[in-house]
Amino acid sequence: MDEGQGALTQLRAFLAQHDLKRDTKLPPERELCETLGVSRAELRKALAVLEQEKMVWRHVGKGTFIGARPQSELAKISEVAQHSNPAQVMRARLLIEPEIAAEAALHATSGDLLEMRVCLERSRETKSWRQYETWDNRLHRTIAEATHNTLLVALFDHLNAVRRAVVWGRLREGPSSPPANHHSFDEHDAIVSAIEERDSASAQTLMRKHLTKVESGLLERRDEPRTAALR
Amino acid sequence: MDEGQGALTQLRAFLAQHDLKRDTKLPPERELCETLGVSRAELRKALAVLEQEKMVWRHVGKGTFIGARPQSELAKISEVAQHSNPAQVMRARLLIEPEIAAEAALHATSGDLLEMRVCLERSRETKSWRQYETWDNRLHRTIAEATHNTLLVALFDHLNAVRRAVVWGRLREGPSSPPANHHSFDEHDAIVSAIEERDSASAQTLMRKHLTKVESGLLERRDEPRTAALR
DNA sequence: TTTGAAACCAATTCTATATTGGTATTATGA
DNA sequence: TCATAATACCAATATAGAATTGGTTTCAAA
Repeated sequence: MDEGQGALTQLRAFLAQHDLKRDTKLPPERELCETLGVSRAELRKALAVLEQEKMVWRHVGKGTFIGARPQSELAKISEVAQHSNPAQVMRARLLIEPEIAAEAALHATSGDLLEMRVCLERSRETKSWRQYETWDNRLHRTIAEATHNTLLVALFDHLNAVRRAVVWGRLREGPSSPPANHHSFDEHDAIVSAIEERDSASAQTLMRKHLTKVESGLLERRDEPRTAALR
Repeated sequence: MDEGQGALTQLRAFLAQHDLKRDTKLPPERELCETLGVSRAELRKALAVLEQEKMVWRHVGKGTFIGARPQSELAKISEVAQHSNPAQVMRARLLIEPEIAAEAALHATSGDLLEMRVCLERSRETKSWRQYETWDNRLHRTIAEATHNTLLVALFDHLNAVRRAVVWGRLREGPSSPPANHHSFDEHDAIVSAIEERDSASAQTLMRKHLTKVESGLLERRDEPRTAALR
């Protein structure tokens, strides 16, 4: 009879026989076409149909598997960055980091506090924006680590990686260093103090205010050329 | 003189001589200790100091590198999952998802709302926990998409991937389906309604309550064998 | 012209070996 | 006797090469 559809029906029967558990790897094409007694070209046509129906998925070097193709791997940083803008990144920080600060206040150890204090000192001593941002970064990450929640740290790193990708090449310029009365200094101090006092609510609020101020600083600088920095 | 510090000073000199570009791989310990004419134990003590100072970082099988350990290399899901437990994952959800819900209330389009309603309907019609969780997942992701912030969606996906990795193999069993009066149904309805009414604060609060209830459900099931599920 | 068999391609996996930081054990020397 | 160096061993990683596998081309036969 219908020779053209023969391979397809045989293949469907084959799949019905074997347990159709998802992610099951079925035999390589070269075997399967012999088993079913059809040519490889014909088998591949049938497989193409099943793939269209999302009954199976294939990949070179891996094989053919039952079920829908596993959802795309974790979107890559650069890809996310390309579909984001500084405002969105800032918004995400504003939602996430205050929560992290609040959680840090609940779980920070004396060791965490010590490291935060070191970051505060170092950031005040820096002689360039470049150095300042290094210590600022480390402070924020130490706060994340102070949650003692691996997942939260991972999410913070993800957020941070995207942020850096978005503002890539927008670093502050010139040999100038942060002025001694830079608003971030006192704000950082206040945040760390709140964490030290286990004042979760204050840590959250202070972090939110800090980021808001950073954001407004960004907007003010919008007109100045090549001076934007997200912090 | 101070033999104990000899290796350390020599090592610092070695680093000073060679270009101190970040991520430069320096010779393996077995070579380096011969070059510097010190024992490997002594060299390792010196390297430990430098690592403490975050001047270098080391890893078995890779080598020793100059600079701070790259926290990037976006920690792999499985790795994060291995260092997390269900309680930590739940905690992270409790901090992040309510914020996302609040943001969704500010930016959701009618299209987003429509898709949420579809998820609500489908989840009520499911005939197995497996199916229910599929639609529940989709609802939560739709809420994340409704923020129209690519970064937030990426963070949500990250969180979700880790969650699934942690509860791997803990899926609910049996052919039983969610009871019609399952608390999540009404809670989901309320959340979507709040988003629809652009009530950001309510969306946030309702999501927090929802997740809290899910968490308590988890704890209740703790004693029952093989029935834990994070939702 | 179509069909099927074979060859070829590129992505992936598999296998075995070599490196490398970390650790335990043994030998050496003061 | 004890600290230190030398050695051996371990587990994680890297590396190289062969084998596997889906995708594509070639070519001969019907």
